[in-house]
Amino acid sequence: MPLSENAAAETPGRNEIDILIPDAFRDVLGYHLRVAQEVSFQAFSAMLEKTDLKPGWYSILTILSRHEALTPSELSKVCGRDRSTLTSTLKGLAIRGLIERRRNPDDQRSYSVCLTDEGFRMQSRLHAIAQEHDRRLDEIVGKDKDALLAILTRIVGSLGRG
Amino acid sequence: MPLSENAAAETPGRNEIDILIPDAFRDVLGYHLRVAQEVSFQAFSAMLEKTDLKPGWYSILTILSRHEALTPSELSKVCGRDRSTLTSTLKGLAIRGLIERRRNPDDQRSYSVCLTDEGFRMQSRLHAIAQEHDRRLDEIVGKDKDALLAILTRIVGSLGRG
DNA sequence: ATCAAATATTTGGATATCAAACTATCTTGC
DNA sequence: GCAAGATAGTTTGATATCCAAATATTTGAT
Repeated sequence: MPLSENAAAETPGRNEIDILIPDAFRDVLGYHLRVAQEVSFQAFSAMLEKTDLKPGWYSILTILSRHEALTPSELSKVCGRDRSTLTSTLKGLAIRGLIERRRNPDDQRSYSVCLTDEGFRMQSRLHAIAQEHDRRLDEIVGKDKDALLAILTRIVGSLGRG
Repeated sequence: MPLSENAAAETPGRNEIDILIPDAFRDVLGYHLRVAQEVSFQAFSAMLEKTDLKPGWYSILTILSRHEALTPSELSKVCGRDRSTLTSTLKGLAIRGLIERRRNPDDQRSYSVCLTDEGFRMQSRLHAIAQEHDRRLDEIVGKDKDALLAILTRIVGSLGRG
């Protein structure tokens, strides 16, 4: 089969990484970051595939498991999503009985969200899977983990949410 | 500054990172990866805000700028997206005159995509902005850049697209 | 009382993604 | 040749995000 020289997709000997990170992006940090996060998230999602759990629940349930009770607005600040974004997620969690809404007696507009017993159980299951996933990452990253965490934290700190 | 153990949202003196990366995820690599990529992508998007360029064009245009001509299927493999995902992006690029479609004389089903002169110009503009963004990242990452690239590449290689 | 601020929801819109159905065309096997 | 199956690209449908603006309700301050 005749191949033109620069048709990478057809070049023999290319491996997975070559395909996911084409030459043009060889030293483009942002691109690597994106692809790495993508495969990581997909791996995590795949581990959840056969459960009744959703990836998006992990951060919410975990934050709630550490907080006793938060209003949607507070939760929004902590997890860095718009309040309106949380509404549907919270609805889903409420329907499944994983969270409870407690009206604030001092403010009729407001209510607090907290985990039910079932919610805590779900959080545990999710946490176990997340741990398993992270152990996989730890293995890949090896001794550089702390350095990596430090760098990523620096990126978040410097770029903020602007 | 005194920090209560588990009431992060209400504790005074918390900074941006504390908010974007709550305590519960302090050493969860996957979470850091996600947030870091998120702020990085948002920073890049913000730089494009006042242009007529879209973040999603960057990879497509850049790959095309290196390849003379690719079919949508080949492009799909190179950039790791489903063929159907590309259709609408390519449509947008074609409407704006950034790409040209050349029917394959040997196969009427197929066509090749290649950049127009205008497409090359757009790629250059995007590339310049991407470089600027990446320089920002480089500054944050500092001398650890190569190590970081190596780790991210390892993650992509190990977790693949499975 | 009124009016501004705050709380949460709804609605609308923008992205991106994949999978499956569909059309048109090509290739194979007979 | 021609029917059957493979392939290329598109369309459609579903999911998952996300945010911003408009809305209703309530609160609090004047």
